[in-house]
Amino acid sequence: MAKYPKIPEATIRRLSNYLKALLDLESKQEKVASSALIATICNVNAAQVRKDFAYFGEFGIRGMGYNVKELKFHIKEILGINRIWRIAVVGIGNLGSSLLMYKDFLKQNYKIVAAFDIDPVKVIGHISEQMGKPVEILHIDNLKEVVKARNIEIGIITTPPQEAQKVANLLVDANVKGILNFSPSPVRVAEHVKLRNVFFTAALDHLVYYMSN
Amino acid sequence: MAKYPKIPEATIRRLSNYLKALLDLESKQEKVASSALIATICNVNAAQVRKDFAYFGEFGIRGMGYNVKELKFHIKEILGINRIWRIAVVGIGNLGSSLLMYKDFLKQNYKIVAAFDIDPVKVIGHISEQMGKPVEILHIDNLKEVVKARNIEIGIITTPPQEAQKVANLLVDANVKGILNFSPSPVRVAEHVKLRNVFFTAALDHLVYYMSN
DNA sequence: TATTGTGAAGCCTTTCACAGCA
DNA sequence: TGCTGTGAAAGGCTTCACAATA
Repeated sequence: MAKYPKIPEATIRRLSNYLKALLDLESKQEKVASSALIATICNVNAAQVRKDFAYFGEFGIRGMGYNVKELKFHIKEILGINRIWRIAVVGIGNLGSSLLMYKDFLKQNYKIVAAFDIDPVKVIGHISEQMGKPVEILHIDNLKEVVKARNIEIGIITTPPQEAQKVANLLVDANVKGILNFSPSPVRVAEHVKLRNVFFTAALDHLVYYMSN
Repeated sequence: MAKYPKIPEATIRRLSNYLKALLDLESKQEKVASSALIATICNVNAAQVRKDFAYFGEFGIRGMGYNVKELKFHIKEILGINRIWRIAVVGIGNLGSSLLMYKDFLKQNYKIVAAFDIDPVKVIGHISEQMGKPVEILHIDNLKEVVKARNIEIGIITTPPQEAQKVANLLVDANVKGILNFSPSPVRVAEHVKLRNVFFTAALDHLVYYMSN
């Protein structure tokens, strides 16, 4: 815990972007990347890129740049995704089921190991019609025991807004350590649980503001 | 254009959150909200909330707080979502089809008026099995003409990563004014088109960092 | 030579604290 | 009285510019 000195929150956000850029460069067989290249891809200043890395160590080679694979490794380590995180998704509607199928999670060490709904039977119909079931859909009444049995640390909420807070409470009660709320209604939880309310429309709002102004 | 003085980017991000908080308060029949209440819901400082609004005008009543409906109206106006924005979604896989069904978009004046895929026939099967088709799925070859015919200003990319840049180019060529890229591969476009690369895993990365440190 | 790592400057953002006002 | 609106102070982040070095 508190492995690093105080890091700007903005730096953490950018690290996640740098990682995406590196994965992309890697898929294009690039071995080395300069701070200038990374900066261009991520729309930031090159000095910013170097400074962000410098909080955590010296990862580059002067005159050369950064080794893509190595840097990727370091960033994953910094973010804490150098190990698998076990996740439960609650609310298997459209968004929930698309998360269950989302390939990119596993690539980044996020593993969905349980899925819950109020009406698993109805839901199983949809999913298996669509593409075979990736994980069994369980009734939400079993949440607490399954979270414990499967060592789940993160809960993702994809229910309708009216249910979001209730589900958040259930997840806290089941001792998850972090919650990602994708429902459009912000939830609140006790201090010791990390929380992110993620609004789908936020990116559109942002885009539209800059399109209008 | 440039209706307002220079506004911090962070303010714009928060406005979008405030709006969500207000919609939530409204759905709970709250008529008035203080900066302190909004601050609590959105996890920011109350002075910050007031200052954010103050960039755009005086929306509150001293001693009282803010009228929820009125403030909601003002924020929508500031963000530019006081009118309908017509959107095309390209790539109707799991994520794409869940966006097509997403109720919250319409609530915030975002209207998906076209959907494109490389294989519309296959896709139509899925969607209509699932819940009737909300918009017709068209072949991507028709993108340019349909964007024009339907006055589409925004394109959302939900293709696999390998196709993302190609689709971005198509959208730019079709004269959309803004692009939201939900694919995990960052794309680049000409300056005059507004762009946001939105990574699904970013929120998880962020959450996990704070769970680990 | 090319590019990193970094002190220092400058800028921007947040927070404080209180005047202003319903 | 209670809460907004805001100038000023504090704090934090970004950018510059260049020394360090592969």
